[in-house]
Amino acid sequence: MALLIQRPNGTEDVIPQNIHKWHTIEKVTREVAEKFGFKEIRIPTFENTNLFLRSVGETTDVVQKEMYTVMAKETKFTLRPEGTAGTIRATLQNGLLNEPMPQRLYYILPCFRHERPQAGRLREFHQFGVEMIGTQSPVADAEVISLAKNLLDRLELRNIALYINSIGCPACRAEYHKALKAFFEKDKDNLCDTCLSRLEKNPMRILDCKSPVCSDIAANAPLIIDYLCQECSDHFEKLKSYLDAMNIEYTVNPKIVRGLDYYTKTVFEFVTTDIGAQGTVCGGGRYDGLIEQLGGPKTPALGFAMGIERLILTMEKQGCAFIEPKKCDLYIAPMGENALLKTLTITHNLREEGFWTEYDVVGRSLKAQMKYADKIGALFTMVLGDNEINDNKAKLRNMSTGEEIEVTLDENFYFNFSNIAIAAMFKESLEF
RNA sequence: GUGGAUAUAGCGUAGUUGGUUAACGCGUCAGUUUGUGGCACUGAAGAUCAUGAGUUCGAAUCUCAUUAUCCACCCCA
Repeated sequence: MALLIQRPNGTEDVIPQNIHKWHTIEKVTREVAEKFGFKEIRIPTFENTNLFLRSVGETTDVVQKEMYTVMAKETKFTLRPEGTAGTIRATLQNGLLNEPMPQRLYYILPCFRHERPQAGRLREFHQFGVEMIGTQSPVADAEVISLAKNLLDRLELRNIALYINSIGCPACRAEYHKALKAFFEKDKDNLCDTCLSRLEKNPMRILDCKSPVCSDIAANAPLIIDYLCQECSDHFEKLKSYLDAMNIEYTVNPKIVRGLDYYTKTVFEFVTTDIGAQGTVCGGGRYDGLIEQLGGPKTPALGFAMGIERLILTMEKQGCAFIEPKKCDLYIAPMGENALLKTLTITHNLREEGFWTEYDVVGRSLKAQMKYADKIGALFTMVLGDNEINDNKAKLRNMSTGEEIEVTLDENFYFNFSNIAIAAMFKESLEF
């Protein structure tokens, strides 16, 4: 269609037919997060650009070429490309570090990155994220990973592999960089162009390169795990033992290199192959230096983010169940003005009782009304005409069985209807 | 930012070597008389064939450009 103005590239509309999928994710994530003691935080959609420069890192792709930045009255603002930076900023600014430690925070929010859209990648996407602030213990790492795992299980997702790695602290990483550089220096002439530039800036990225030549060379590259200092190494070993104890399967993947600069020690990803090339459904890790870097006290922390659109894609692909959308409880078809007046009263009272109640607001024929009631999936219908008004009695029709039940249109109606509706729903779920 | 593919009613498609009012299914709305849905039948609304140029007597169909979408690279959720 030649619509005058279309939605921006890489954005999505969620129409009513699909909203229950989002409600499912939102409900389950909230429940799981709160079960683990996490509290929701809400932060602005845009932040001072410097926040992301300082946290995500000036050399990262996210900052260099993917941020939506505007200049407003001499200040640069950026639509958040991820949730951690703003969340940490908010904890510092609101003095949350003075609350009982560790702070456990979660959020569900839109993020923005200017990339070329593809399967599982949007310019506006939504993250469910979790941050645990104020603990350096490896149990915290295990706790956060198990939260993610718990959530994926609750959504009934399958075939999602957990990869973990440690990228060390600044001290051991510096050692490792030296060793890596020396290693790739030998094959300098064979590396692809991007990797050549990575050699100087961030040699760890070469490990991630998909080019067959580079990955061939990288196959024998030194591994960060062999360069970890005692503390980082102990941390990683303990994490593994805790994951074992919790029966969480994982694979140590020394090639996981997260693309945000703030990560230290533990990094992890949950990856599926079911939704195309962008299969990372959850990514996270520890960021022990970030809070200090943003001007706060030296405080260890960690977290992860999940891509909600990717979760939904995977659930659709795997045929996972979503929460059933609610149905209309009662549709009333009034015939004539008297009946309409009665309908208005009944509808009002039923809604007070919590029932989804509808009636004709178009002026359609009875038959058309019945069709409409059928289409919206109404559980019951009730026709009101002069006969019913005079007798003070009407028939409730169960739309799935066709069975009709006579009810009186007095004060008892609401109580009776509620019993009938509950009985019908109970019966239906039994049959199911 | 770089490739490749695609663009016909709300959705899914047909449209054969360019030839009169662009077709079909689903969906929407209305009807098939008397106060009742699901089935069936009938009818209606809904498309300047993504946009703009060009070739031609004539273009949804050929050419070019633009835009958008999809997939992949890259990167990440």
